[in-house]
Amino acid sequence: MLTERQLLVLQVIIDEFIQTAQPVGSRSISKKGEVTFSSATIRNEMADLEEMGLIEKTHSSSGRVPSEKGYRFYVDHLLSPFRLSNKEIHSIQETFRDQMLEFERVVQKSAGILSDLTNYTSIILGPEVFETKLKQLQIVPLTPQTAVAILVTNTGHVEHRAFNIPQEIEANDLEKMVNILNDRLYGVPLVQLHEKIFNEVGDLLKTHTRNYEQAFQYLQAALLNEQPAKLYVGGKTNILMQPEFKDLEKVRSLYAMMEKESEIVHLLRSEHPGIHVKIGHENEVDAMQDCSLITASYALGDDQIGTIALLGPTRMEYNRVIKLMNVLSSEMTDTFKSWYQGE
Amino acid sequence: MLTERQLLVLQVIIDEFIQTAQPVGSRSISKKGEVTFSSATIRNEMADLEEMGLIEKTHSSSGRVPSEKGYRFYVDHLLSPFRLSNKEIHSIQETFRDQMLEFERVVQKSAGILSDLTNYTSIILGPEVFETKLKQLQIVPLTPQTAVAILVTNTGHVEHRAFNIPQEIEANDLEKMVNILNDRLYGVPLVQLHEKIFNEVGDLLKTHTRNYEQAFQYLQAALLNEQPAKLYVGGKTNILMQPEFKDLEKVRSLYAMMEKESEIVHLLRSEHPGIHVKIGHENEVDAMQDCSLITASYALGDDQIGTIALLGPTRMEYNRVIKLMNVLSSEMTDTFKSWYQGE
DNA sequence: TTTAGCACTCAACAGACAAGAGTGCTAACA
DNA sequence: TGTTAGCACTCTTGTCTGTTGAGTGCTAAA
Repeated sequence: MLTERQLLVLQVIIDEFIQTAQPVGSRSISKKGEVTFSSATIRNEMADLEEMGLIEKTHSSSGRVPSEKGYRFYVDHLLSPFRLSNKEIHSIQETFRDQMLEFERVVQKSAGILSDLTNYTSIILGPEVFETKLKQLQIVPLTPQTAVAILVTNTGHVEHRAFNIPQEIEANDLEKMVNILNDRLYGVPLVQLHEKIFNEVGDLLKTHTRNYEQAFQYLQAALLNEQPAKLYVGGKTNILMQPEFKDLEKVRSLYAMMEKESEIVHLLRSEHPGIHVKIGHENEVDAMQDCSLITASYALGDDQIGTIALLGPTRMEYNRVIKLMNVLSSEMTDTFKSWYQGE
Repeated sequence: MLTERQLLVLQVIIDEFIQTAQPVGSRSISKKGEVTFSSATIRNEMADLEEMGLIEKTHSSSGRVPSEKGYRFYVDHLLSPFRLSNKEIHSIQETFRDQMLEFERVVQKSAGILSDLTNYTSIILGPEVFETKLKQLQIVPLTPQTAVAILVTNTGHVEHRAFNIPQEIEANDLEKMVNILNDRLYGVPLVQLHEKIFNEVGDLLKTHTRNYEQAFQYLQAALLNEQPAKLYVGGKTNILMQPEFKDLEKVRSLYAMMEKESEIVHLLRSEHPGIHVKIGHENEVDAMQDCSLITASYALGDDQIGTIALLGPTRMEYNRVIKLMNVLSSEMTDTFKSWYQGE
């Protein structure tokens, strides 16, 4: 167990290091206002803290630097409640004030403001579309051979996909089919679309349209094939400003990772609701072992979940950032809720 | 005017430097197969070339490096016709083989393949939507207060925008309005939509719908407000691999520039049809003064123009890259043309 | 228990030096 | 007259050395 004084010393070291990115020495600690002991005393405490693995030296006679374990302890026990400045609060409210009616815009803007306010890189996983419900399905013919299928959900989300009309199918049949589908599938969550069609609508379709098989396959390929969750990234270049990334090799591997969207989607999707902090090697991805990743979730309507994340060096302003993400995620949730209330 | 031999020396220097990124010395040139003179002779020629400003030294006793003027000369006069390898041709054809029916996919894939094959950064300016024609306009109500407006063009392009329905307007009116618009505006190029509505359709609408003014304003805001040209960027991280960008500061400014989409759109849009090469300071943007930008245009149907661009260091494989962009732009043009033929 | 003092360690910086690559110039050669 | 061999010179790069300063650990005194 840590003594009061050790807690204080640890706190000062981490706070200081987060500010300056420089190893902090005993003397500079002793000169701090809230510290009343001599540098020698502090050296003793530091030796103890080091023994516990909470801080490290970069070389035998350097000042101390927080270890990952130290950051973990800091995040778990030493986080002081943080007050955002008026300016920050203002700029968030400003962002959400103007009416935005589409997910994309809300999410995009949120990513922007988050990275701007933190100088880290924000990554937002767009809302899962699974639970959103079908509002309308439509097919607009472009040429005799091609058409575009459009799908609108109750959240205002629009998916579209162009496809070839197979020769065996007449425009007539296609239209009938769409009518039936609209009739039967209104309000069905997208995630159930597949089974619903097979179990309930399939037979009906067969009786009404010739060449049901082909037509249906095409439609399915056009619409249900892929709904890749979208990533919104803000402040990608902020990483370059951090002194820990003056090594190009690190930047390279980190950027390479960020280009693999599917991996990131997977990473973020697996998080549970609430705020989570992953420090350094707690991240499984190799390229992120010098980084911390903070994730928070936002809700949409009942339980729909998207994730907002912030990527920075392990030396992160945890308290500020966590506060910020709290505010933002609830702001997003509120915005979405307000849409639902009108329904 | 340059002698045969000077041309040869210049060619070898630039070819060599493009390969190695190292200053090339007289001795290494003399050892080349196609060169038959001694290093001393070459030194004399190099002195002349330097006097003409075509090559430079990095310091008083270093090998030579092409100057921007040298690259310019190289591009204008020394470009040997380049044969793509079978592998490259194959991978391009492969990309365009599978049926893609949407601009986005074609352009996206093109950007990908271009950056993959060159190891530079590709930037493609999506096709201008101005000349594309309205196919269908539609409004899907989401809640009593909100709806999403969808616009489909003859190219299969889909724009959508959610908006608030003002209380004064009844769903009925909105529907009427859409019907009228669809009826009258079918096949009208998007760029003419504005005036067409004002001049021809406005009166008709007024007589049929109450609260025409508001309804119309809303619809207009929803659909016509912005159609920002989309940028598709591929291989952003390739820049990091280039030895000339081991200086973080350069990378930073370059990346910062690339985040300003509007600026790039402006830059690319101003190009005339055909292939253009801008070397170093020929680029007006500060951050690009160590880069070369190669642009080519692609056509869509008659005269619609989009731009594909490639950003790399001035030390670029010009002949290969130019060939590649030629192939790609015509491949894109062909793809789009095939869509039109079916119409 | 705390602190002053001191010897020790190490990174960072600067200067010195050698090696190597490449040049310009001169003089000799075809 | 054009070409080339030879040589002195220049500049970068890497290595080594010594110095400085920040910071530590330990000991002994308060």
